[in-house]
Amino acid sequence: MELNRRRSMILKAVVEEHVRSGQPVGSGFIVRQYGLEISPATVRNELVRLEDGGYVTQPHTSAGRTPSDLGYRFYVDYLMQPPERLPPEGGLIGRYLSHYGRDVRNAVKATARFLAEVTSYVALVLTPDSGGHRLRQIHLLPLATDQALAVVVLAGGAVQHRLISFPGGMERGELEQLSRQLQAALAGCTAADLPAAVGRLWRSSLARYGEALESATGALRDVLEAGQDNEERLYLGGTSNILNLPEFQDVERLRGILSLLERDAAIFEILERRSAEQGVSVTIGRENPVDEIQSCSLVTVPYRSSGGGRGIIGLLGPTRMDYGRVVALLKVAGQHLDEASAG
Amino acid sequence: MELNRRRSMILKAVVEEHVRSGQPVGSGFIVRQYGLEISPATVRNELVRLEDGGYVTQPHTSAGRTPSDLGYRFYVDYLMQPPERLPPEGGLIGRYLSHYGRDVRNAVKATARFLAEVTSYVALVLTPDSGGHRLRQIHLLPLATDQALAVVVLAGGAVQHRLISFPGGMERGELEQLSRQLQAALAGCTAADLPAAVGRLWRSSLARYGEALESATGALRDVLEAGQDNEERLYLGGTSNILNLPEFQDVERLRGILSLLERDAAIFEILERRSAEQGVSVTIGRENPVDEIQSCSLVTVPYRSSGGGRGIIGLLGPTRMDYGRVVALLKVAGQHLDEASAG
DNA sequence: GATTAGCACTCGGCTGCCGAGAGTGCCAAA
DNA sequence: TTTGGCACTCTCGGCAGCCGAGTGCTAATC
Repeated sequence: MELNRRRSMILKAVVEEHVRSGQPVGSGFIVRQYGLEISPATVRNELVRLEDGGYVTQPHTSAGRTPSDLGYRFYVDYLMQPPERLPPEGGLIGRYLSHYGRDVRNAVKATARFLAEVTSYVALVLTPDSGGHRLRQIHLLPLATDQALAVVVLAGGAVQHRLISFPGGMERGELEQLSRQLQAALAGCTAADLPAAVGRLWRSSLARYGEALESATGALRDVLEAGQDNEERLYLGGTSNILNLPEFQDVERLRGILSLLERDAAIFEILERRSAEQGVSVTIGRENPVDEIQSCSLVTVPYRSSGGGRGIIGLLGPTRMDYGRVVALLKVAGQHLDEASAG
Repeated sequence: MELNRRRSMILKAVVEEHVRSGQPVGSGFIVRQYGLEISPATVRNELVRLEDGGYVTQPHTSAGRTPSDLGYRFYVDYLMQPPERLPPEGGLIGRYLSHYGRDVRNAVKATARFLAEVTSYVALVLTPDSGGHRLRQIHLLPLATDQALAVVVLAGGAVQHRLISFPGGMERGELEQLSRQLQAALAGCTAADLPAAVGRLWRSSLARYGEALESATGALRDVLEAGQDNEERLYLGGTSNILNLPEFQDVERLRGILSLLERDAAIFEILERRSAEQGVSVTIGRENPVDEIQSCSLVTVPYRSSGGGRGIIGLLGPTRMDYGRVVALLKVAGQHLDEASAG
């Protein structure tokens, strides 16, 4: 169905009024509020067409109209205008972030908390990944004769450590030598390169270190493959905000959403899948791949950290959401994060 | 008021039946179910006494009785019998934990997940603190000419790292020397000893390192004082379980509890305050210091890790809780954690 | 004095009914 | 194509009546 100019206007009115009030929107109201030069009866006729097209629905016969997912989709794609000015809270994000300097990870978390606070929605973020998990440095620090700490520094600046042990024990000097030679041989490795590099090590004189070499390279593989532990990259802010939203007063629905939000792996996957996209992306209601949030909309924006790592930041709220404001806020937040980590 | 034998029996019946069914318990039911040799009328008389004493309440005139917080308290202190056998799931805890070996932190988390799973309540745990935050080792690893990574190993085995920088730059050899000398001078330090030790360093030949010495000791102070970041010690499992409990179908109450569970600092304080206690401790309803959980009971048990660190593990559920089972489970879990970290 | 049978009473929950109000769908006229 | 008019539909709150569970009280009994 075509949406001519007038019909679009009416859809826009339904969406914006419904977002504002939460109530179904009636024909009379649209005429009054928007000062249209047509009668309620005409509006009603148009509403019937919009309903035929699936853009609006009627909760019951004698109620006003409510936007459907499709209606919101059309609104987001064609009707929504960015707020004339940035919402005032948008300006605060920059100030917020300036405290964190190079600490991208915490800057991202702070941004999430902030966005959750001002929107009353749930903020979902992935802190930057380790940028390809390229090894920059590896050090083995002696802890006991049969134990050492492997400290791994990745190209993106992330640091991780693993405990390694070699029951046979090892001289301190030997360990230092092994450490230096590993560093020399493996710097720049990615998870893909590692097997070949390790193979070379075993054919070299380092093979005499046996179990120590084995556990050190094992720890390294562990770090490079997992990178920063994915679960650790995920952060949620304002989870309890959804309890205040009128559309989630139903405990059944809440149960679904909250238990989804607890399953870090599921959330991670949802976000990860979107971090490849360009710019702000919006999924509305049933467009979401996961059942539990099919009464929600998810708005996300990816960002890049200086180390080349990618992350994503998003807001999850009811489909009845002020899309204009949320999109504007996320755009600003994304830009700030790009700059913060670039500068 | 005295609680004679018969009255205690009746209170016990009210508690156990109410825990089972969730409904107020009537006089007739008690007589039928427990095969007492007295009539419902007698039971009613006793119930009036129990109500006068504050042990039970009546939701409305023509309803049965419900235990009050005081009633549960009396039950827990005097009437509750440990389940004849350990609940079968108790035996599983040991097997669960055996996978984790020395990794106490993850063993604790796994235990929490397990307990949340089998009880349908919320598990709250603090992983062990760093046992007094005594410094075992410090290493400075060069990252760039003006940057290094300070890796700090605490006595309990916890490892942390901080980025330090010295805009003036520094030779690699110098850094290594500084690292070795710091290690020699500061091993064994606690937060309390540190200022004096650092003072000595500044009066020694190390003073020539200037800003590098300053930022290294600063990082160390940071680690020793904060120890393991407190927020990082906290772990919650099964938060969404409470959505399934019949007593929390009320969104108002849920809001309170869930937003409390989001405030890590508050939860941390509640747990931290209890970790000094000996053995299992139970607080019921209004005995809890925090408003939001005054319709809940919190059962906790502290444990000690091999490094001397203390932690605590607990379950939060409705006051209408099977205290016998929960206490038994937590006892077992606490013992296993003590052993796991001792062995 | 403790216990019990009997009975009136209270209260919550459920059902059905009614009227008000909002908003529609449809029709005939402009 | 638009509009005014009007009957219709549906929700919602309030109210009354009924049922059942369980009580509190009293007088009789052990």
